Amino acid sequence: MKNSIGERLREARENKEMDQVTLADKAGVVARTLQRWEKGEQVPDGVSITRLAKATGVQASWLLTGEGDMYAVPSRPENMYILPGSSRRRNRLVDLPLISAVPAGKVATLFHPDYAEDYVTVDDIKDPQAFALKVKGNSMATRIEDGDVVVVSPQQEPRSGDVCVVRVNGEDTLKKVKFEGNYIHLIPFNPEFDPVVVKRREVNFVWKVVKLIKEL
Amino acid sequence: MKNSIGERLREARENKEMDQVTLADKAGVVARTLQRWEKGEQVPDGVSITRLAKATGVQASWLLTGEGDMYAVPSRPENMYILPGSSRRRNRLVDLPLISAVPAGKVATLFHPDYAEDYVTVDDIKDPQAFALKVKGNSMATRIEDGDVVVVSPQQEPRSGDVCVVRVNGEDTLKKVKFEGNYIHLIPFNPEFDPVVVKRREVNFVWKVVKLIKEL
DNA sequence: TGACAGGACGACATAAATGTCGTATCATGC
DNA sequence: GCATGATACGACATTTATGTCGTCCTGTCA
Repeated sequence: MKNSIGERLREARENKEMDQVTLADKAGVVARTLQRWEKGEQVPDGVSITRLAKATGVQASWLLTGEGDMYAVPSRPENMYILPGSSRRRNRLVDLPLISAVPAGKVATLFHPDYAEDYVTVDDIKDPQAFALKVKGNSMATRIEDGDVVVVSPQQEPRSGDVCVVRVNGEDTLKKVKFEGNYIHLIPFNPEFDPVVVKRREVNFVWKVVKLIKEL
Repeated sequence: MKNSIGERLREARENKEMDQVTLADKAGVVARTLQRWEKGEQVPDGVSITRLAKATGVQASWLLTGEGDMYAVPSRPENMYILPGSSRRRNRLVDLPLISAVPAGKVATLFHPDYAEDYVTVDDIKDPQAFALKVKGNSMATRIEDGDVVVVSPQQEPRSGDVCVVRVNGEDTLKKVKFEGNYIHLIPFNPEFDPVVVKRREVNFVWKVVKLIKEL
């Protein structure tokens, strides 16, 4: 294998039985320049290389690096296959509004474009009221941390042990819940935070968190 | 398809999530020069193009001409599409193959349909070699647990502090990595597991994990 | 031998790319 | 608000590539 662009360029030209003037002309330069390229005294720019490759019929990448095939392979190899495209499967994809705080009022208002900071697309969410929430605070660290995105599904019935978005007396928190009679235990993952017990009547809503998306 | 070297160069750099200074440095020029290339004000020479292709992981011929594959082996057809309906935003959605174990051999094999157990649709993943992996084991608990899905981006350069999929002597693990000279520290989140130090030469690959999806 | 094509190369002016410095913009985090 | 990082870009000096001459060399062929 030739170890410089110049040597490869010369080989490519001679394989084509082309003289310097002809090739230089096709590359848009004068013969003297081509000589300097072949000698390695100077380096052709990208546009010239593209023209040289086309004029000599060799692959641009080979001309540059010396790696790969000098000439393009005429037919595709057998071991090529087509990847399974979107036609293979069709999950239900949903655009969910991404919000950073649950506003007062009804769930419906969440879908007002004014509240949505962004949109997140996810698979397999059937709840038409589902939305995405950007987490604030670290009470659920290290499992769920500040800045993570959770998908909330208000339609689903929360059970003990589920992670939920809970509004207590107007305050929103993300906690693991445990139902006991008229009381609900709000249990943070982070051991630095203490569990809280609240009365059911103080709770505005408990919405189940079904998915966590964390950018690393 | 991008129609100038500059635009393709910028796309290649952004796919790698590399800043101008870093790439310019790897190409042996200053950032100002790289800017002029990306803007199309000037044309890089052949040697620079070779370095740019190597640093960004794209094929030199694609960088030059825009023809052929952008990345070498795992040529991917159009499994990117725009979600109809939401006119507000136009994120790039990608179908990633979901696998449960990284097979031996090259990255390309990942895209063989036999390996894909399912497909996951995600936003904002630019790396065409990215794939989704179902996590086994609990060494990263409680942050990442058995059964969670992580998105792996082999194109991105792993840095100290990143969570990565690491293959050491044929064994695959998910750990936080720390680079120190010829050694790599593999740090589990779970305090019940102990950190491991391995030599770089024992490591087959280190692939950055960029997203975590957890079903709750 | 002479004529000629293809190539090689030196010298110099011009054109283009690059480096260096300064400044501006924009988004982000504190 | 302020600092910070990434990007953008103008201005100028410096370096490098190119064009345009000219000359020389070496085959080949009539």
